[in-house]
Amino acid sequence: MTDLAALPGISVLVVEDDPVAAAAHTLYVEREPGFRAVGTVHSCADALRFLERARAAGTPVDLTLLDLYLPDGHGLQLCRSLRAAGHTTDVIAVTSARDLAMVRQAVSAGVVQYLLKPFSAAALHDRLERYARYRDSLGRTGEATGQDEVDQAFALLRTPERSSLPKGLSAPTLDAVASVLREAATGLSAAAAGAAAGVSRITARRYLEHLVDTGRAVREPQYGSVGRPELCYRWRGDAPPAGRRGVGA
Amino acid sequence: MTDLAALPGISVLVVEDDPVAAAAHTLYVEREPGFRAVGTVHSCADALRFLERARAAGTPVDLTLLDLYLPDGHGLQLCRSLRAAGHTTDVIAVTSARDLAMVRQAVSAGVVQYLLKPFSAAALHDRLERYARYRDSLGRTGEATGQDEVDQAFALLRTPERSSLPKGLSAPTLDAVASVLREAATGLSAAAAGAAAGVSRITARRYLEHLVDTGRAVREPQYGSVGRPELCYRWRGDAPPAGRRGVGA
DNA sequence: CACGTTTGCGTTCATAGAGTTCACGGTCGT
DNA sequence: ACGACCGTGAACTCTATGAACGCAAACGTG
Repeated sequence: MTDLAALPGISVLVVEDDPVAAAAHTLYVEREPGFRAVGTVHSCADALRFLERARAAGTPVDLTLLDLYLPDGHGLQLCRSLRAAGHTTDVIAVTSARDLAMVRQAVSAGVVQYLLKPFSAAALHDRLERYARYRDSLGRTGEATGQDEVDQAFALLRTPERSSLPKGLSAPTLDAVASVLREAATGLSAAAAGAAAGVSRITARRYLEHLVDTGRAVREPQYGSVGRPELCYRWRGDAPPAGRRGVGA
Repeated sequence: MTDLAALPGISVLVVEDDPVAAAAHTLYVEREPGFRAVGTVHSCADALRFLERARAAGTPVDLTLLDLYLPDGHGLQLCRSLRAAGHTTDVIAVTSARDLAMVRQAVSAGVVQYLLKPFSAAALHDRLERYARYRDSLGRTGEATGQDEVDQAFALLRTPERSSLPKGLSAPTLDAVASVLREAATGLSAAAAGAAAGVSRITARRYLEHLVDTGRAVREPQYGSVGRPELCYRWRGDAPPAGRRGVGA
């Protein structure tokens, strides 16, 4: 029989308020071998309904990509509700909340991963691949031979990513620059960003360009004064780097 | 500043059916510096009652050592119930169930660790120490500068086997390097640490990296001068995460 | 409308420290 | 006493950074 449960792959539900982001996440999941995006919903209520229906149909959702800020409630509250309802879906929290207290609450609510928006496709790929391996390590045998095996599975779930940056760039500096840029709501020139982050204008520009390349920042010239226009870099809260170009002024 | 971090220790509730095991677990916890065993109960109902009362008293339980086989219900069911009730206790499952499906259910119910009985005192010690460091890493600052910080916290929670040092490292040298680093409030480069500890830069770096991996030290780049930035290692306990350097340019 | 002025971008290059590889010496087990 | 192994350090390669410099782009003036 060819019901959904028999289909190979890990079934994923995407819960995301913003339609653009939702589509992007779904696309990322679909592109991942061994994963199937079985649904995309935009609210807590819909998510719970979807999970209920899936379970009733005998095809429970394996993994949920859960945005924490939803129109009809908080994602962690949804998480608690579905635990209470006995759902066994694993949850990857996807949010722009950098509050560490939120991270702790997420852990205690039982999320297996916590991904900060905006994230690269590679970052999600890494999480999904790890999750797949976790599933694999637990799925093949019925009995654990020892603590080591259990530990191994847990480690798979939570070992950090191998973020491979382009040559010449380092993770701490990128964090510093990105953080400075995030703070400055009005936008920053390369020189100003450099001064704020404690690096030279050249280095700052390097990382700012990288942020633009990966879609995490935008760059627009600042006219008005004499001389070559100053480039103003601005943090971009969300919206993945899907082809968005050409608008001049 | 969260007052949770300011509390004298991490409060632990032991939920264990067997009185002998319960006493042993409680003893282990008490023996662990920085932890307080605040209660020992023997059933789901009592556990829930205890957590309710603790929360009402303004002293919520931080961590629960939870046996899964209890006289009046299953531990995971209790786990789900307390999630539904909004408790933020973290849970370490303690059970003799070697069933891998059970492990998966435990993960989806939101346990942070899964410890197979019987376990050694060292095994529990390792888990508790990691948990303490996890709390510390999340309690100190209000905002994460990047995904790395979140990942680090998750890794602390779930990476096993810190008991034995990695190959190529020796305890005396580690002690020497750690003590040198602890002395230097302002932070040390690998070369400086090596000189102070009487070992080569390479060896010093090896141990410093290990300290960073296990969360006992942080490293941050020093910008300002030409050439590759110098990495500055600091003992955990100070060092604001935002890279703020006055001496630039 | 053209040319000079002004300002900051973008690139090239030297540099200094990071990170890696490999060979040595000591120790432990057989 | 011999061999294997483990921790250490030296030499080397690579990488991330800032300084210098030329150039591009807009404004101001004739």
